[in-house]
Amino acid sequence: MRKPTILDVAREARVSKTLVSFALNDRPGVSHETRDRILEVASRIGYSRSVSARSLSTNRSYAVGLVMARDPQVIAADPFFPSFIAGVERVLSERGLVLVLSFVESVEAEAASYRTLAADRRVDGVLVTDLREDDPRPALLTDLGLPAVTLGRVAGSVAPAVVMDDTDGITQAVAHLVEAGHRDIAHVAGPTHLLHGARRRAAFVAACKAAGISGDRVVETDFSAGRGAEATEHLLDASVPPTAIVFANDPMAIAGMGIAHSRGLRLPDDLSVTGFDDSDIAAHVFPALTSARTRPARWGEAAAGALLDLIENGSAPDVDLEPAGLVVRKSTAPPRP
Amino acid sequence: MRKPTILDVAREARVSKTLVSFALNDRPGVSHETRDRILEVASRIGYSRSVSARSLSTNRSYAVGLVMARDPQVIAADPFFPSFIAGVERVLSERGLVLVLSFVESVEAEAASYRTLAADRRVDGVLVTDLREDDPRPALLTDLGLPAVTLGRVAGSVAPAVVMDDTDGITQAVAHLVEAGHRDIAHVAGPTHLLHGARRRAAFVAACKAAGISGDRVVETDFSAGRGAEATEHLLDASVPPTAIVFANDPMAIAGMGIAHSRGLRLPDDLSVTGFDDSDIAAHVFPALTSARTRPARWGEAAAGALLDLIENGSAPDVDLEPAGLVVRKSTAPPRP
DNA sequence: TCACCAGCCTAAACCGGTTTAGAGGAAACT
DNA sequence: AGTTTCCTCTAAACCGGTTTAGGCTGGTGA
Repeated sequence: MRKPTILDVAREARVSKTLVSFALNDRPGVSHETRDRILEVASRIGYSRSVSARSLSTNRSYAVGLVMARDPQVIAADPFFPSFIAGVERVLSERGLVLVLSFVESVEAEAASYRTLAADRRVDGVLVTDLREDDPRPALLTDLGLPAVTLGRVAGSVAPAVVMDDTDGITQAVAHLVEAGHRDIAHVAGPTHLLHGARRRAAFVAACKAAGISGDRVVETDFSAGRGAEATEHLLDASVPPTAIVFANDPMAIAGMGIAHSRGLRLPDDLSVTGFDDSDIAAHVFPALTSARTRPARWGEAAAGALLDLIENGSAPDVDLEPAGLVVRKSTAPPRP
Repeated sequence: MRKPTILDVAREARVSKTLVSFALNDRPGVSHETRDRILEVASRIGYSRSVSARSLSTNRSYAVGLVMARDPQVIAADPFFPSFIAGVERVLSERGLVLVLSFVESVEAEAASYRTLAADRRVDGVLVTDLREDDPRPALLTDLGLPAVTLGRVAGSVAPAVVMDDTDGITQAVAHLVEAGHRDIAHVAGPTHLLHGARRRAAFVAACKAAGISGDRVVETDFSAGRGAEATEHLLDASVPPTAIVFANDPMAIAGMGIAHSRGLRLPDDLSVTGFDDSDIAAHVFPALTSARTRPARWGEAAAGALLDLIENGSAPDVDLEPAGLVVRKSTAPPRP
């Protein structure tokens, strides 16, 4: 049996297809009873609008895009995305939109991906994550005429931003450690060219300065467990190793704990460790990991909401989300005297 | 400046739009030189076909769908999906298709998601993962007329299956442990209603039987780290605790190691542990985790390839991928005498 | 009484492709 | 020479919606 079209509805309701279209789109100029009759017929015969026909005439695709340029291994270890996507989805599906996902391997492929999404009008807008320093994407996207919402604020971008202050989690972590008596705290940072990497690092330095201790023991990595392990080795090899390490994400913290264990250190007494993201597994490693909580699903909802506003109204305000808090577990303790 | 249409190309190349369409679709009946001229003009003026117009007339969407019904927390911990999706993407983007992703919270929402994808003709086919016992989806999908490829073979399904024998990884793990001298091996399984959970469990039992030891120490979980930890507690509480535990995935293995550590056990001497998936972090925990390797990206490529074949040719053969191998690290050793 | 307007509705154009039916010319066959 | 066939090409219909322009009716104000 053929899928019913707008003409089937029109015929059955004894009106023109124009009127059916008006009724379905809640436009004025349809009498109340006619509208009800049309909607009744539509649902009775199981009619649903063809997205492609609609797309063709409205020049919209009723989809939004998410392009990610990252090593799958690193994404895999990142608890952020699945929850983030779930949040995005929740908002989109409510409004009949759909999420188009693209994983690419390189920054060039990323730009190419945006270009084809735009050229094919596959999406009405995109969500931009993993903001970089001097990120070319906001400019590219305005160039392409693709509405965009960025996760985090980026200089010179006109796109609305959805921001969660992850600074706060790092600040709390340092304060927590200082309060426990640590004076020698190191930071294993993400790459500086990523905005959230740089931001967390800056927060670390600032928090150290505020506490009157040195904040210059920072090792930069790429957020991967492997590099986190290497960084930890390096720090522990110092003549005076730190008594605490603040890691910029959980996988690195867990890998760092692995290194410490393998050197025979006792955690948390010989070394305190904090993570970032509060992933599911953080509570279950030994010792249970103190970590800064983020709310990826809420980010997703906020970002999707802002993007839909932008698409429909041409503008949307920035959104500031409540800062992540620190979840204190067993991986932090006062240093040995 | 307006986006060029097929008419612009036709005008510029001094042919009809029919011929442009033929040329772009590699259909016969276009002289060689005319075809070249058309393609040259198209690329010169930056023409690309409108997906929505094409969709409308061909009744295809040039997209494939992936619907997942899982707790985002559990997905987050699962290293499988990002790599899998990256593999899928690689194949799709090559052929100009796009991936539509949907995360839902419940099984009912999952069915609803498939229904709207089908009703809206959002996708030309779907990838079905996390197969369950008596899975209703193959039937639902043939009902909806949505081509589907399943990850794993399911009874009574007509959909092509892409299969990787994860049985092998478990079998190797048990053999490896037995060879080291273990006689008392337990298994922390995924949920039995998930086919891969059940399959790994059956493989465990079979491997134990083959080695002449008991395979009845199995605790079922939901694949989450938390439940993995609980299961480990339970096993270690026994009057005669196992000397080795085979976990059905890495997060549970890591959580299990956390429990063992917190009880003061020394790994691997007091307890050997194996994981499954060989996630990025497995190599960096302490002790480094012995784990069965899977090839999610290869699954993704194979599944996407099969689905495209199915969509275009109406049929596709099942694909059998090479079995996962065991990566032996430091978390397994002979039991204490 | 007539002009005007508001409310409800429809015909037809339009979005940008694909596909069908068939035209025209040259080569090949009878 | 006449017919057939092949090759290249085109006009027009079609996919299923949205949107524009305007028609008809009945009520209101001058």
